[in-house]
Amino acid sequence: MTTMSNRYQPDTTKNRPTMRHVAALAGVGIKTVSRVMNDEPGVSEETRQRVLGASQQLNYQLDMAAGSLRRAGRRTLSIGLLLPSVSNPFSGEIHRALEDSLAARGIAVFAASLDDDPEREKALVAAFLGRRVDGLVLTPIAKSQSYVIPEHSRDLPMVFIDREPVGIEADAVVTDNAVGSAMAASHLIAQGHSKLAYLGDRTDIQTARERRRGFIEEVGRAGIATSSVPVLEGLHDEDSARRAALQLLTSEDPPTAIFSSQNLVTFGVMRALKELGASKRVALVGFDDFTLADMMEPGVTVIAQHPDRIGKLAAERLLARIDGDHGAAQTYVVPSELITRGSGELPPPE
Amino acid sequence: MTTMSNRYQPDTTKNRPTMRHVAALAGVGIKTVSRVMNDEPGVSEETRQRVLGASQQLNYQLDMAAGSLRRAGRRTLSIGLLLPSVSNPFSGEIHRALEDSLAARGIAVFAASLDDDPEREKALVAAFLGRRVDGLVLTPIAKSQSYVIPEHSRDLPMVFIDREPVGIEADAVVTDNAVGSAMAASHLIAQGHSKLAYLGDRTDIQTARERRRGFIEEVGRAGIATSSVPVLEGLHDEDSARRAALQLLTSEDPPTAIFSSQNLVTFGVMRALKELGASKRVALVGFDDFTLADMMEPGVTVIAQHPDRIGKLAAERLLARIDGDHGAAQTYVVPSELITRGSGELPPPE
DNA sequence: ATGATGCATGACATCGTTGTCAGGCACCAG
DNA sequence: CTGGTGCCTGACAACGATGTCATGCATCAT
Repeated sequence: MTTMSNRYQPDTTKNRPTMRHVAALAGVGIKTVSRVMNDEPGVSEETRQRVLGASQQLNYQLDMAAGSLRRAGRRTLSIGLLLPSVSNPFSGEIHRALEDSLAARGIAVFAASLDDDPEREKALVAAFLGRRVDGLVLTPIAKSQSYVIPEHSRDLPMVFIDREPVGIEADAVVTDNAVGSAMAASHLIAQGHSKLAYLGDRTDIQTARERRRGFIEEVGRAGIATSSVPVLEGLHDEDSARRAALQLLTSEDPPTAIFSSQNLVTFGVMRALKELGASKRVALVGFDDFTLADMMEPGVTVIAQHPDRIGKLAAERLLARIDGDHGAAQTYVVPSELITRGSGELPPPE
Repeated sequence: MTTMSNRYQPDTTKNRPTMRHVAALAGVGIKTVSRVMNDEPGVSEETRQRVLGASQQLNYQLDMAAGSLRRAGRRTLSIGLLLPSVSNPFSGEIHRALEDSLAARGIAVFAASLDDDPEREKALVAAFLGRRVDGLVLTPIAKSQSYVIPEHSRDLPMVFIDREPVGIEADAVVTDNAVGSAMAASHLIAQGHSKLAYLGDRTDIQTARERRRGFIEEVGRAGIATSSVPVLEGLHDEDSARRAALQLLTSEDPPTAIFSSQNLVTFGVMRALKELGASKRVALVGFDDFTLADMMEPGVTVIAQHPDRIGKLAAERLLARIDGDHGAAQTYVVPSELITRGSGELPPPE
């Protein structure tokens, strides 16, 4: 008997209360509870207080998922964010800026790491779509993003960051990679260097190609034979960059200035220079700023990106699309910035 | 007339297809579509193929939210993660390790930044609860976490990281702050130092208090008068730490060795030492490892935490709880590690 | 031939909420 | 007193899926 009564009594401790529970306790209909929870008009102050009291007593919390199922527009107030890796500081700053802009609208962010894996990109997009996100912000890595065309044409807001998408016309927010790299070249040339070298990331990465292009083109514009400039690519981690730099610097006719296209490559070059005791002899400009760059000996001159601005702009575009902006897709370019700290201002040996 | 027919025709382009659409196209009932989409048995191979074909043709995707509404257990396959800031590298690594462990189970992660704001902590927890997450991983910052007791007693899986919760018994995964700091003290003392100093973060942060306690207790154990050890606290950013260190180092009887309790404090101390040209004269051990610590001059000796292990362990505990582990709450301690790089091995002036 | 068994299938209620709509009541003007 | 006008309120269907259950059909042992 006891067992039976237990079985049929609602277990207030374990079961999450629903609107029905609140309505019963407050002695009103569930629609009235709904109105109160959503701050809709048309509820007398007295009823409102009674409902609020009951909901607090039961520790009730609205179920957004159930709500958005029925609600017009079907907003879930969540978006998906795909980054190279959430542990990458550059990505982290973009993420933070995005979050700040979206939090003001009560939008939560699903974040996930891609690890340069095209398959993961597709799987994660699918996972987000299954959760009915209101929008997507992603760093494309797959060869083509045409797989999201069906969603895009269903008006799912979508903004690509860092790299432009291929095979689909959609908004993108990117750094001015080529211009920044050209700045690096012209800066080094202005210091009197003519023996430059380029150390870069894997060429299947769009931004790496852009940086090389910008650098080399500027070298050419300055009247230096581009064929004389060593271009070492495919460097994706610190150690491969270190070894490449060591080889380059101990070669017959070593460069007097180096441009490294990415953080890890810059670190590798710094290591090589330190090992050779050449830190104050060979000029270095790196793409991407990093913590403590100014504390190195000498300070490291960089082309800084502005992840905060990228994140903020991406959020703005996404929100505009969510709010119904149907204008043509556009690419927004965030300028990079030369920050001089010493390593890039070392003159060539006379 | 045209307008009317438009209004009543389902717009295949804009409207997301549902199971009903797939069922209609395949000529089956929607329950059969449900079975196919969920890989449930009891569907003939022929029917299965027809359904799969229809679903691909329509680009159909299951709506997880609607599903978990009815489904037993009500799993949403998403969890909420609350971090000091997603742009903080330490947090980023925890996040990444968590993600990796959870991704294997198809669980997506909502991430949000706390910014040391107790109000935000509560608001964000509420936001996650409203989205019916299957679990919560959080860095507590509010004075007490008793506000989640109702959820906790409803068996919402919950793991605290970095700091232990107050006012509630729940799982926690933390670094061995006191032991690590004691290691720092004993290491410096072993180098012959007796004039030590402690520079720490705000005392309302639990881990900062633990680190001070561990450090000071070890100093006492070594027979040094703890009252002789300067304790400068409330340092929450680089510049306040830098100024505190400058003042300390230019005082009448400056310490010969410094322990800094946190990254930003360490950076501030490094700056001060550099400004005074004392980098190779005053010993320094910092709590928390950081990128390029080995590239400094001298390399910076640190007590390294293991964010990856914290994240992985937190994920394991969370999954265990999700899988129904009802054992008593427990605190898991991840040991820290002394990494010697030079700055901590500088001897005192004879 | 007959009833039992098993498989494939779909009708229907349901999850927790919101949109729609109609009903009840108080109030006011005529 | 009557009809109109608002304001509150709740019954009910619906959102897109899954759990339950009944049904139809083929197969099989008796």
